[in-house]
Amino acid sequence: MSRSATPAAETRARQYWLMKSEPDEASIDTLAERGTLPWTGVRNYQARNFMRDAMRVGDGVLFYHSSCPEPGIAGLAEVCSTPYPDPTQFERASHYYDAASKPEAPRWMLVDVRFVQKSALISLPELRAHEALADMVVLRRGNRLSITPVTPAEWRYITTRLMR
DNA sequence: GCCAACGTTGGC
DNA sequence: GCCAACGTTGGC
Repeated sequence: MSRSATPAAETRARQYWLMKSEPDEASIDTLAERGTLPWTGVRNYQARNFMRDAMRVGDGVLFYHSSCPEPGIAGLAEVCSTPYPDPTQFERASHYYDAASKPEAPRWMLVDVRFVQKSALISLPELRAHEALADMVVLRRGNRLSITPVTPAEWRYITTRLMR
């Protein structure tokens, strides 16, 4: 490859993620109404690290409804900001308040997410029924991570074959 | 409401 | 550094 064809340092192939949200707090309809949402409330280091260190603007997001009568993928979104401190960690009245986190050294970082489309719900049992998705991180036994990576093959399969 | 699985905390 | 106790997640 010639040097002139080398892309700018910051660019890389688009990556893909699955992000869980409790629809009581923020559903795909909430995102559709507001256009964008700050992904507040993540208080797990691994999930935080994905937002802080790995996500890039433009990455694809499977928007997943969790802790609800019908868990599953409810639509598509896109990462639309670089990481910044989750403001709720400093709000005393917030459920997500973290007294140990100081503004000069914020513990919890988030990104904003932009609405792309709503889809017919792809339920958890349906996801589990597809051999092509057998290795999805979110489907692993005991998985509780609210943000998980999705492979390009999984993304392609879900968005082109399961989404309506 | 139950409970399996996992992360975090804190005593030692 | 170990590990028991505790808290949380999230499907059912």
